[in-house]
Amino acid sequence: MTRATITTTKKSDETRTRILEAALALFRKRGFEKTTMREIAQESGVALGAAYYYFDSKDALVMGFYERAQRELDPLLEDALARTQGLVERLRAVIDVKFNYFASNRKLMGALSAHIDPQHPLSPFSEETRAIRERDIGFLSAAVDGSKTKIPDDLKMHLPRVLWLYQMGLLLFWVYDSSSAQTRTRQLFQKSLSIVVNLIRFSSLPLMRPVRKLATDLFEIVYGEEATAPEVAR
Amino acid sequence: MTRATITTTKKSDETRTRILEAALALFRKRGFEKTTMREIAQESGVALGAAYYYFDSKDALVMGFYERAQRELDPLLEDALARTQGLVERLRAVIDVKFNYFASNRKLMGALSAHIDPQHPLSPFSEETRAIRERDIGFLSAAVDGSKTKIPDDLKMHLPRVLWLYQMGLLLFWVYDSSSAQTRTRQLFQKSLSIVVNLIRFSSLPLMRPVRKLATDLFEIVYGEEATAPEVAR
DNA sequence: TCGAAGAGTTGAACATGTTCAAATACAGGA
DNA sequence: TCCTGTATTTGAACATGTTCAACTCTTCGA
Repeated sequence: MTRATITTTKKSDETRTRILEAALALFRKRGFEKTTMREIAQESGVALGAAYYYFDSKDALVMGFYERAQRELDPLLEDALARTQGLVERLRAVIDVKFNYFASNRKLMGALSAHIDPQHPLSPFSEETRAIRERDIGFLSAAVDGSKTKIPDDLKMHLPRVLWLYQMGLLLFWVYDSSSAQTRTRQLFQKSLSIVVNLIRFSSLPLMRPVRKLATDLFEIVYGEEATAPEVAR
Repeated sequence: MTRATITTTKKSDETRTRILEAALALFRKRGFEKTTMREIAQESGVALGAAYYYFDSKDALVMGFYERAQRELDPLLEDALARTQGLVERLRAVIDVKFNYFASNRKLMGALSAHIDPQHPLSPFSEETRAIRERDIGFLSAAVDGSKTKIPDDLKMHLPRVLWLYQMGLLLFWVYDSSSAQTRTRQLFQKSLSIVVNLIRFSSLPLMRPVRKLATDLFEIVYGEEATAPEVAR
């Protein structure tokens, strides 16, 4: 945890932002790996050590980006939910907000979201990103709840997490989508979303209870006791 | 490409193996990140430079591990297919071979398979790992073909890749499974496999053609023109 | 047997992420 | 205004992946 998080004076806040800004600009221009901390420091007009005073590591700069994104995304997501009704539209709206927000940083995202190891701080599954993840899952939860579509209790419990995974898959595909203007992702989103929603509707039929049992058993195994199991440290 | 790949004298081969061996031992003992190239060199009794003569980079050592694994796995997989009949058993056998083979290196795998970026050489989706991947997909293809289960043509084309993805998901889950003796993975494997196979059987019914169309459309988008689209270089 | 070409080996040098002790700026109380 | 403690800033120092020019050893043709 950086000091700046605790005491937040005007000037130091400015410097912090300046560093983050410079870092992101450089990341976008020449990629994460290729950018050096010395460049970042120079570009933002501080000494190397100062960069480390504000950000514990190069990775921490990325966390800074994530956190800011979450902050800025928040009202946009609220709005998306406020202006939509049906399940499909709500899900589409929520996910679209993200595509749009990250559009200018798509390439950058590639360098960042490259980690899948839950131990790695920047992983979407890590302890460090938990807060962001949970908040995000909350929006998907709200998307479901706010719609007219009735979801059986056994499904309801897991649905938000599953949808979050779905969304992450889409974003991941998008980040590495080399088709022009990411048309492939667009198509995939379009088609898969309608399948997903139909699947939800279909499996919600009372008759489908046994099928739901199969699925929820899996979810139970995969998500097990979230928030328990402190994960081996190293 | 290392010289050693071209001219392969007896002695140099030995040295190469010694270095790889030392590296893997150290990786297992203290993890990939924590292990330094200097340690590896020292442990294998060569100078730092020599390690780089045989392996282009620290990552290349991991590639060496992958390649060896593929070589050693090959006959085991052949055998697994030779001794099984039904689709379920064949798939289980093939995947089990991998669990067993990698069991002693499970922790290590975590440090390695942590990349998802197709640009990263060590990613399971990278150009560099393509040969290994294709071979692997081949075994899944054989697992399907050799069984009695009839698969409609539209599905058949994509099934191996989808199964490969399924298998990768399982392995990934396993690598990071912190439940004792990886019981969770075991359960997940058990239950999911039967669901997967039932899904295949069910969707193969002539009546299900429209449903298959939905799925294959997705596959088409995701796998697009494999082997085409040379992916932007950097 | 000799010598040259190439294989194999060496450790210094470099780039870059990170740490840290020391220097400086600044706020608030005496 | 001056002093003190805290916040901020600095650049040298360090660890580690990687490169490289120079050196040694092996092989093989004459």
